[in-house]
Amino acid sequence: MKSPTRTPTLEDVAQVAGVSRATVSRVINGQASVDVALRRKVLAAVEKIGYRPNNAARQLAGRRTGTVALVLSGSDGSAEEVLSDPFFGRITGGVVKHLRTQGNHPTLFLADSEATRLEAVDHVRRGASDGALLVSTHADDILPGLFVEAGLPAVLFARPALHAPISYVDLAHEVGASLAADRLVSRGRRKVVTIAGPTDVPAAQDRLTGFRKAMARHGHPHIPVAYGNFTRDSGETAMLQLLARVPDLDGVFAANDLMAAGALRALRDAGRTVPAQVAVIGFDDSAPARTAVPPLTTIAQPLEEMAAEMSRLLADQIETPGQDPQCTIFDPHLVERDSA
Amino acid sequence: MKSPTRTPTLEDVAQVAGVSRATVSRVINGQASVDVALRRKVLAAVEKIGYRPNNAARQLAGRRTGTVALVLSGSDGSAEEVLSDPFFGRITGGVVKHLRTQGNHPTLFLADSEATRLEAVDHVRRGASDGALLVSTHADDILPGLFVEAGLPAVLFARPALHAPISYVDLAHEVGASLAADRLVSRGRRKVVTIAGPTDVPAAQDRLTGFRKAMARHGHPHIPVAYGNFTRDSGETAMLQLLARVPDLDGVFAANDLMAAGALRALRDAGRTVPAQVAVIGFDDSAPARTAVPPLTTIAQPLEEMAAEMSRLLADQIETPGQDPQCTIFDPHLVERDSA
DNA sequence: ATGAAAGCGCTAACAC
DNA sequence: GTGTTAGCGCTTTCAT
Repeated sequence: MKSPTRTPTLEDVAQVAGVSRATVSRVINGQASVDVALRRKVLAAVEKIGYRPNNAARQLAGRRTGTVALVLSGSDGSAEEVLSDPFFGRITGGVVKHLRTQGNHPTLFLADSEATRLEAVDHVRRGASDGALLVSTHADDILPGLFVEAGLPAVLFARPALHAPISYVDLAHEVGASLAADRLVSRGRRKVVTIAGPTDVPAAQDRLTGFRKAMARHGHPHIPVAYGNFTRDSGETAMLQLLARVPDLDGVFAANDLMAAGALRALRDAGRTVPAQVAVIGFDDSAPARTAVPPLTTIAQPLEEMAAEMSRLLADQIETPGQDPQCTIFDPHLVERDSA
Repeated sequence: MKSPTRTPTLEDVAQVAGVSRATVSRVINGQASVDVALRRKVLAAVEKIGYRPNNAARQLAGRRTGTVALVLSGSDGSAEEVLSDPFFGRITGGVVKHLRTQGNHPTLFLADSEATRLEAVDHVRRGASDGALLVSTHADDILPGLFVEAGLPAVLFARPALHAPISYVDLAHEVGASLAADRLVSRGRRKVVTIAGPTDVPAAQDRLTGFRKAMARHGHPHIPVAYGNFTRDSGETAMLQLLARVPDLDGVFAANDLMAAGALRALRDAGRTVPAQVAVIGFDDSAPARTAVPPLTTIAQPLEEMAAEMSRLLADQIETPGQDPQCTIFDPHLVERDSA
């Protein structure tokens, strides 16, 4: 039986329950001051006619949308890869899970071009979402600036390259890198090199700096470095360069797992065994780290918790606009596997 | 300078441009019948005061939300893993990319419990989204039924286990399995076995059936089978069983890449070389297939295209409600790598 | 071609 | 404690 009847409104419920719209509204919104008898009548009426509050009407009358823009942008601008990347996956999962405890949900944006970035901002401007969660792995992102300018609630994953008065969560990258250094040294490595990420990415910078500092503390002031761009191939290339420059190297710290995996490949092709001859440590504890041969020892970020914190900071900001930016820094930990 | 002024409305634009709200509305919505001079005035005013149409108001006045619920549910109910799975990632990417060509965006739902499933339905019921895209890998999903019952626009990825009058896109799984069979046979394999997925998942059924049929055509009416649940570990276990039952096996078709990867591990531990002694073929062309050692020959689904088609079918349904369900079946293709 | 006005469904003052 | 009422910002007849 297909009933072409208009979907029921507050008014309908009021009619059926024999009360006013206001009363129904109060019941729906769980306000205290409603007589128990009436409340039950209303609830019964709601049940009976299958009433659901209309979202648009609610918003228009001054409530939240219950929606948050989740804006993802990878370094390479390729949309499909972003979402297949467990890094974004874990963050997204964490966001969804935390938001829904508040009855909210993320609307997904892939910011892979100027146009799509503007779309995301526009979406929030129109009030289609209450605010935005910005997760980007490239340096030159204009998004934070746009949101700040527009005075729209937004929280970043990772400190922005261009300083801006905006809330964010981040990892203590230097601490992570020093964990790697300590491990390498404690494994008896003396000829250690590193594969760094792009110099314009703050996280890459911090990891390199942290690693150098820690190695210096261990008595190794000079660490040969080659740069990659966080891809497997770039890691392989970097490893090749390093091998040429430092033939007798015995330890490698790569700024992410993908590059570490690339290094593994180069090492294997060069006939070096891991970890016997060369110890390798990655960063991120991503899926490739687990499936690498041998499995990678790596530095893990608590991505889900960080995602939850982002959501929390954003909710805060939506709740109380005009606050000062806040940031939360999380500690990484070492995941011991076979490669080092 | 932070200006605490109320965000501009249609009315404001009208005032500035010296026309009526109606005219502004017409310009905003690109209606033909507006004098060029006025149109320009309006546009100028819009530009000047930075006007953006309010979403809620628009919806309330009878338009679409511009949002679609994307409901993901993995077989195991674990939220984080779902989003780290490239399978869902590619689909999500495809959905985002296609939707945005229409100015729409997906709102993400993880349907990992009864409650979260109902939330997703509710979301659409309240008109917070215009319809839903349902992507589930488990068999007993009640979601399709809920949407059908509620008369809400929805499109499925994959044919539902429980038949329901609902649109979906799917793969010609049997064709895919026969591709695998042909390959194995053409590689000279005579003692072929298969690792199947859960019997209650239609896709798993079809892959098994298709494989058996194809092998029968090649003169092998009986194919030993072990069942897994699409995880790596279950694939390893299944392979072990098969190895015990058919010690001289020389070819394996696994119903997905993860199980194939598990099989690879079991094979290696058993001292068998791949592909020399045993050829292995997976299904899905997922990331693990590429990184497996050796890289897996596998059957690929055009996930992004399928995702786009889902979006298209849904848009259709939203546009013209009350249509008959439609479905589109896509053809898989063989991806040749080293394992077979 | 343009304007006036009637809602869309809900919330929140404000009265009773 | 409950009802009345005035919007929220927009689209859309309906006149003009």
